[in-house]
Amino acid sequence: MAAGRRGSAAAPMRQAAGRREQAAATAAALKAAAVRVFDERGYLNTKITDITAAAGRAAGSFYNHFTGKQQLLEALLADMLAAGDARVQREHPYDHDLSDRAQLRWHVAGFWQAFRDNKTVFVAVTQAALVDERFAARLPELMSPDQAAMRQHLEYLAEKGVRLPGEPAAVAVALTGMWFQFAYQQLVSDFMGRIGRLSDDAAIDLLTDFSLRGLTGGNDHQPATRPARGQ
Amino acid sequence: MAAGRRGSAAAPMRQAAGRREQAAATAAALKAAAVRVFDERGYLNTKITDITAAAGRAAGSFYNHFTGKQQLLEALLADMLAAGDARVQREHPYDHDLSDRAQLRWHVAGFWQAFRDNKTVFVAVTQAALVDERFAARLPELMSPDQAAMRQHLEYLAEKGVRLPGEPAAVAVALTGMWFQFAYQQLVSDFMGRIGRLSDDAAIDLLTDFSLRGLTGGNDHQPATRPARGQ
DNA sequence: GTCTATACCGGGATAGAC
DNA sequence: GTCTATCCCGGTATAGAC
Repeated sequence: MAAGRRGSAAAPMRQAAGRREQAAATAAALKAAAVRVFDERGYLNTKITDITAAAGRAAGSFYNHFTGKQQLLEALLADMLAAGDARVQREHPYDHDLSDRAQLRWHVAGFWQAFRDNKTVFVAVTQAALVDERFAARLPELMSPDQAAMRQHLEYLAEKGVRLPGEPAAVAVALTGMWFQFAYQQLVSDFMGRIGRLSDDAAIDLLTDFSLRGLTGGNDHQPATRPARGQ
Repeated sequence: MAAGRRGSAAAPMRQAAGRREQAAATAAALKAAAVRVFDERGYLNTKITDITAAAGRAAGSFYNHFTGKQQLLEALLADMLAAGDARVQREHPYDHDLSDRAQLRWHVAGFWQAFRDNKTVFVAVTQAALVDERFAARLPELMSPDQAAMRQHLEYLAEKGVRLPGEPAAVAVALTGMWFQFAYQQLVSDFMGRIGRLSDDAAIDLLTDFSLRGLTGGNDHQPATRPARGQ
């Protein structure tokens, strides 16, 4: 508590590192701390000082790395999108027929996992968009890759003769909307949660079956209630 | 700009009214102004002074009627819920079988209309919940009447032998989630909107057909693509 | 009850020593 | 690059005249 030497207690190992690594390390520490704090309090309720405190740095230090809270969030968003792209490149090799339950389930499961992994950033960006034009403008970037891909798959289905409940683009919105909202309610929101909270597998199965029926009318394949866990 | 007589320009007719009516009138004016301003800027970006300015009243006057922004919002919410209850009492007489397309569509249409009528308050409450514990706690009240009713109807379906894609409670969450998200994207959000923006009728039809298929598997009734406008 | 004027405070952002 | 200390602004909420 005495006003003696300070600054080294938080991170002794920083002593030896060069300025460059120092900066990178602090920036990373701030980002990591921000994720933690956003998760607890929510983006909008978080003050700059909450972040620096959680990172064990001084308040003023923040501005050596970011111009403000939103810029930090943009950095987090960029990281997330980069990781997401990499994942798709890696694991999205085969052609799609969403009227096939296994393939549809693979899609749903991928979405679910991505949402779960990134929910803090996801929610923070959503919150930021409510207040900040700039983020509102960037939201499509977040959603539309999914939605655009989905639309293409649906157009393919339509060509194949499946009678969708509406235009592919609109159906894509309804479909991804349901997924998103369901994931949000299951994984994020506390309220209304205790009724109907499911395991990940059960949730994915429900979305898969619901989606399959909605898209195909349920006539094209086996009844949706089969176990089908091994896909 | 001169410091002459003021206060009467905004509402000359107020002169004659008693204190009581005065107060009621001002409170109402503030609420109405708030709705307008929330709609433009969003709840979170709105300052008390924005509301008073829009209502043509002085800033300090606000606190004669409300303790703060949230209390005003609570008043709006109460009004809305009261109106909603009245509507259900009035128009919800007959028994439900959601596997019947006409009845299902009636439900969807009712939801859609309620959302459209109240979207400003709806969105404001959602925003408030992000920042304010108190509102987060009240959100279930907003959603759960729909969801609880829906769950009952689904349980009824299940008893009737319809094979739902999951537990009634969970399916209710997915279903109302899809409706809500779709309505939000169609009626509120600007981004991602230009693709797939539909007329009200088309949107309701899409949700109806998607829901019907999802619930029943599409086997219990006529193909979903029929016009069926007259319900 | 409504108005104007202002006290007050949280918190973002900067200055300058180390 | 990091720290402490501080400035300063926007905005809420109150005081007090009419």
